[in-house]
Amino acid sequence: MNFYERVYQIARQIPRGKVMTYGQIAALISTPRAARVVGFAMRALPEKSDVPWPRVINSQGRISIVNWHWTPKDQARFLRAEGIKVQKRNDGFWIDLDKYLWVPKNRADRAGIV
DNA sequence: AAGGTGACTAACA
DNA sequence: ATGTTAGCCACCT
Repeated sequence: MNFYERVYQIARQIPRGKVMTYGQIAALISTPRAARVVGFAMRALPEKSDVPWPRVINSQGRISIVNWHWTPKDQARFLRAEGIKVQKRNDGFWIDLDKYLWVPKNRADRAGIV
């Protein structure tokens, strides 16, 4: 199974109403430095996918999507539909990570990210 | 096979 | 505090 597949696998485990960051997922798979690759994997996703990609955001809790299928607005709508409070700040959208960040505890990810 | 490319990050200025 | 710079690493040419 390649890197992308593992990214998708983890992304699929994010519960409804929760989010994860790129770096977090990268750290879970291999190195915390591979955050960009996680983003790359998301970008490679087909328009129609069972992967809840909108639940993946950057470390600042903001939506930073550059995709021609979907816009940040679409992502914000998706998250709000799950009950997540997405606040608009000027140009971008912002989410309270303290509240919505999902930290898997059933795995070896341990080392307190919180 | 080598170099370029990012839905990222953390460190600097 | 906000804007820039430089590492990062799997994938594509």
